[in-house]
Amino acid sequence: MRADAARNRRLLLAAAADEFAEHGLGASIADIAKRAGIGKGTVFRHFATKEDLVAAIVLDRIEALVAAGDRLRQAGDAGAALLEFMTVAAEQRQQRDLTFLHAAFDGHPEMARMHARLLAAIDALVARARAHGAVRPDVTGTDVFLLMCAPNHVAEMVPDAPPDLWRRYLAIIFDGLRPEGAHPLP
Amino acid sequence: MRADAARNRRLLLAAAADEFAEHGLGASIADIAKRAGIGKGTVFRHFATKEDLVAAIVLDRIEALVAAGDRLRQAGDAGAALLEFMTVAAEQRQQRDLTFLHAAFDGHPEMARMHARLLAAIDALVARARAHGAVRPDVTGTDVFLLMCAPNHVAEMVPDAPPDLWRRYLAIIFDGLRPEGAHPLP
DNA sequence: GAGAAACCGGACCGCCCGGTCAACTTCGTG
DNA sequence: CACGAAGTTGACCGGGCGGTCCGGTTTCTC
Repeated sequence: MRADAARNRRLLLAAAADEFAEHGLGASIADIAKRAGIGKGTVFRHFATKEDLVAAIVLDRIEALVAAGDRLRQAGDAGAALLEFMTVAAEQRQQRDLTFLHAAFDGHPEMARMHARLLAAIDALVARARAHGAVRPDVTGTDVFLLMCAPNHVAEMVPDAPPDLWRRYLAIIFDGLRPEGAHPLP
Repeated sequence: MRADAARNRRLLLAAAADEFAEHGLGASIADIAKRAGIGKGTVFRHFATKEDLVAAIVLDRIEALVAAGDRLRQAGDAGAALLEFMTVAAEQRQQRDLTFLHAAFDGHPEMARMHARLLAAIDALVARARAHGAVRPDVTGTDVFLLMCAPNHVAEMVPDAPPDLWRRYLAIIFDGLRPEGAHPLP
């Protein structure tokens, strides 16, 4: 890859992430190109279709989460490690909310593979926390995978929220995961 | 209002709700009109703009929730009443997920008024539950207002989920609201 | 430094969207 | 039953979208 092409690719991915975060999936390629300071045709040279562009962004983000999960697996306190993982995920999402992108094109083959890797990382974290009695025995990795998205989603619904409102709801949800006072699940 | 106009209005609202639930906010007026069995022009006779159509649908749904809240306020067990309210809200959303509509045009004046009424109804429910020690003391009506949307949102992320998966996450979240084993909130 | 290959840009295409309008149909009243 | 008002319709408009394409430019290699 030529040097200018590599530079433009970086600019493009960053601009696209910003634009998607601001305007949702409806952000137009033309606006993304303008923001990156490149022509519209260049966008389609790097990514044949809008879907491919989205996939590239999402893949990067999931990869970062997998890396955090792998790192946290060696932490001392199993319960604290799980909470820390959910915090990292929420912080990533708080910075730029791109969750709707994850859901938009879940047919993409590479994305399915990456999702599986993420789920495996979370499973390991949860299994260890469960073994240490840090979370209730009936909670699964899938539960955490799903619930880790909820605090931001909830906090985003209030218009002029303080930027760390999600911490409040992460705390409530994590309390629901704890073994103390847990009621049986349906 | 003439009889045929009233009939078409009902057909239109039902068709629009279905179409939005299936295709998101991007559902086209033309498709909605076709589904309702009426012409496109007729849609704009009843609602001057797409936004007005959305608002009419959302208003109906919130009103139903407010009614449920008022009814439950006289129930025997305060804690069970709150859980029941959250269950009703989740069931409504499970049938047709239109939450994105609530968020889409929150500038609408009537919608703001209706949101306030809903929040008041929830506040009353939560205050009573708190007084009975059924929920932790630091939980507010706003918390419940925000969290009641989470179980469905979470359950929808898994593609081939059983239709009542949300009950699992409602149970977990409600456990997080209980006073037993609650950790202090940030 | 020169030629080839890779890259860039923006005019262009076909499509679909929300919204308008004027001709036509239906309703309900006296 | 007749007539005006209310309602309906689908062709039509301007605009924005994703994606294409080719003439001109930049970068790399020898």
